[in-house]
Amino acid sequence: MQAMTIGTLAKKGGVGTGTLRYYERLGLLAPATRSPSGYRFYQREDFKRLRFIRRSQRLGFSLEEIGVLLKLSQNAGAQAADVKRLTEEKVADIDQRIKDLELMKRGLSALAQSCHGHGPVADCPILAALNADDEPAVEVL
Amino acid sequence: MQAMTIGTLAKKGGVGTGTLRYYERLGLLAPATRSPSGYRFYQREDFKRLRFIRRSQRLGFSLEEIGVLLKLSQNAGAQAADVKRLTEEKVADIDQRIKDLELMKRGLSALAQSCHGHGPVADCPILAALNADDEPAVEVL
DNA sequence: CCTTGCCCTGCAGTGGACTATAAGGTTTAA
DNA sequence: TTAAACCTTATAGTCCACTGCAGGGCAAGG
Repeated sequence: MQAMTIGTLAKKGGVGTGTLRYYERLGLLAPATRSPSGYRFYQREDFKRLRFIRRSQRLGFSLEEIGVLLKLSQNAGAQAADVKRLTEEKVADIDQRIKDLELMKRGLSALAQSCHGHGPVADCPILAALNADDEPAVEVL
Repeated sequence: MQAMTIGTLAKKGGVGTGTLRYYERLGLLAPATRSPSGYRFYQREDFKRLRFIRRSQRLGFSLEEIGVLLKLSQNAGAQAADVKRLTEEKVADIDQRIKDLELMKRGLSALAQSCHGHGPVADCPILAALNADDEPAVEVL
């Protein structure tokens, strides 16, 4: 029973104590026990759970989605297919965000290249495109 | 003088009336005149300005950045180089976001592929990677 | 004993771009 | 004339993942 207080787990997990209390409010991570004076006592299991949460976040899952993943991983009757589906949905989600950003980037790059970068703004083709009365020749616009 | 009320400009611009009032609070778009009863009267210029704002947004600029762009485009003494610099900074910014998302996507895709997608969660390699005690063989983790 | 550094709760604030609501005034068409 | 469809303001709420603060209590070292 190597119980830790909140500050220790926070340090080990690379988060703040407020974050741990926040996760607890969300139902993601709660210590099983408290000291008589009310201090949270976290176990090694809790560190693992926190690590799971942080890793999932780095993969792009929201805390709400992580809650679902945690429930699945606790539920012995759950199917691997459910986890795979969530993962694939997240891939699709991220892929769409990448596509949107690439569209923006192509538009911005084209505009940046069209501007020789000297002289008054009156001659700036970037502003000209943003102001144009007809549809500018920029994919995203 | 083809003055429009707020609802008309909102419809033409594809936004809600609340959005136009919000832009006004931010100092991005204010009608020059009001009716005696206080109704906003927008001109053709205001429609162009709104179009500039929406186009800039589609390119990834924040409303704050758009405020800068608008000021530059109003200021005859401003330099095209300033606009070009803002544009290039935004390209770099978006590029970084794309890279972050691609890292996530690679990790997620690898995990999704590692899962055959049937059986209980106990056999799910995705959850195994999130739970692993050693560093999982996933770039982003 | 006292100080320092933990910990507790509850509540408010952040950023960004809106969106909604309440409580009213105005304009337009039937 | 009256009802609908507009407009006004001010204020508050939304989402997300925290972060900060006030006003206390508790624990460990000297």
